[in-house]
Amino acid sequence: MNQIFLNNDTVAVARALLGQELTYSDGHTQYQGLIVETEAYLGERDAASHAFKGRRTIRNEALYGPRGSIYVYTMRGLFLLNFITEAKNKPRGVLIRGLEPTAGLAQMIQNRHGKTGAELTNGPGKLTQAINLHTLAYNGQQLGSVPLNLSRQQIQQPQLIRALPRIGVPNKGRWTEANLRFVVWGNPYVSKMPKSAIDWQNRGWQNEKTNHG
DNA sequence: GTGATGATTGGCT
DNA sequence: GCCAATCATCACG
Repeated sequence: MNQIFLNNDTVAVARALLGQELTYSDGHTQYQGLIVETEAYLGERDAASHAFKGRRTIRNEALYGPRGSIYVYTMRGLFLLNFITEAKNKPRGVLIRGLEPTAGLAQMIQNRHGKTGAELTNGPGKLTQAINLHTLAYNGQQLGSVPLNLSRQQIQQPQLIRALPRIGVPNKGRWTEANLRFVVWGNPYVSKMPKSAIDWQNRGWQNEKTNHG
């Protein structure tokens, strides 16, 4: 299993995932992208979590799986991708909210019906559509035991990680306010990144080496 | 470029 | 029936 998940701390995992490369093959195209935005969901006590107050159903069962396993759920016909971050029966995880594409770009544009640039992958439902991940079959499986995986090493190092409130969590008091969303500051594939803050040169990474166009 | 709104699928009460 | 860890689109200015 990837070393990241040995942190035993959901927030630490959410931060450590930034700059990691996600890889997925749909059997036709190999898709890759750097993770630029994540959200932490802290289990039974977190009013925004699907496991709030210990709720456990067939639908969210994969949230109770072991660290490093996959939790996918649908919402309004979209698929949202999460990784489980702590021990079995501790329903905590990280939602992947933004990707900077590094492979499979042309097919992503097609999957997204001609959308380009940040609109390709700057949202949790958008990125799964871009990489053609539309199945619940990986639920409960370990990353790497299926065609979905993380690169072994950190590919890029963020210059600055900012912690901000999560998106789509209204009327939940301190859980609405909590800074549990983590972003690579300046990266254009982050939801609602102010245009004035976008770093067009390095996209928020240290020592940018490659140019993806 | 920001904010409001309608679309729309499936799970749960 | 209701509501959701969303998205696309359309008014603005």
